[in-house]
Amino acid sequence: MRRPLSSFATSMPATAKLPCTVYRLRMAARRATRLYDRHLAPCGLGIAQFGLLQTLSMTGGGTVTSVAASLDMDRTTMTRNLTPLVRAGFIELRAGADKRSRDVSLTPAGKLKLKEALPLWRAAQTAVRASMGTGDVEKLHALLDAAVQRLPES
Amino acid sequence: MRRPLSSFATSMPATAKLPCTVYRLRMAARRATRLYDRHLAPCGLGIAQFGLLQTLSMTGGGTVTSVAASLDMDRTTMTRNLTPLVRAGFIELRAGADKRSRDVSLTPAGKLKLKEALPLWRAAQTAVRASMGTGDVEKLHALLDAAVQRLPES
DNA sequence: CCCATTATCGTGTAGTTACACATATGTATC
DNA sequence: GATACATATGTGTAACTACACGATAATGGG
Repeated sequence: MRRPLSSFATSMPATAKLPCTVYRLRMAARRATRLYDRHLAPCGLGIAQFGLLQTLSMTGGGTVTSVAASLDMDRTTMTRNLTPLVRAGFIELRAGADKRSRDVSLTPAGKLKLKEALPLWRAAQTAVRASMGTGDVEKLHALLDAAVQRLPES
Repeated sequence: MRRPLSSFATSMPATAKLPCTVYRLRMAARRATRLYDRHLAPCGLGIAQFGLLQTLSMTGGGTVTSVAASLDMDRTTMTRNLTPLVRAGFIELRAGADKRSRDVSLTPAGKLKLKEALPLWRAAQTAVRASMGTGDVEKLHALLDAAVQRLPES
């Protein structure tokens, strides 16, 4: 870059001024999402889709509401996120014992796609550790876990 | 909550198992966004909109690309985020000296709305500090700043 | 058993995010 | 000055996010 896009971008980053937590969380999430998405691009999944498949693989699935709760996500967001994965044949929705609920589970195609995506995800993980250092990554994880556990829902 | 939504949600949180940075960043960003959004609801702004108005207020504005860069956001995302704020009359787009570019700036109505939103935003800030503790909040900020600075763009 | 309450879910609406592509303007080379 | 390259922007598409609302099924008190 020969010429900076704007003077303050190099001389006075806005991040240094604002004490806003959500501002930083959202910016870092955008940056990390792009990084992981680009690593995952060859398998056709986004990081949100990969994370959902991985969650289902580890937990064995559950109802729409319970899976949403485990990801601290609105129930209706989960419904929308399931759509493209169901359409692609990676996730199956079956009526639960309770007729109100629907059980979410991985299909064989979904397990296969997850296996295909895992090396790409690991490469992204490695890139994160290489750029930030293992110690800082672990400190960051601990603080983010604390944030999710302690921040009130409203 | 009389009965947990799922057994693992209380006995074995998924967050404890996965070493995935983006998973935690996105989950914490969702949680914090809901918190700030609900605090800001009375003024009709979302936290992303508030953050954009605040950025423009501090920097005085700039071109679409330069503002997007300062928020580490895709340029086309900035275009989309401007739309509802321009429609509401809080932000103005004028042709720049360079006929290709468009200058983004706050309108008087935008400055007024920002002044109205500030106390609501401060209340959210206070809630974050009260639940996490000032020390952890500052450590988290430092690590998030480091992440944005050090994580490669791809 | 019936009715009120609670729980589970989907859809309408709207904003946030980014990639692929196209368009228009500015710059530099010949 | 014309042509090639670089820069600034918008739009189509698609996914992610969540609130308000409404439908359907289970539960509990009378």
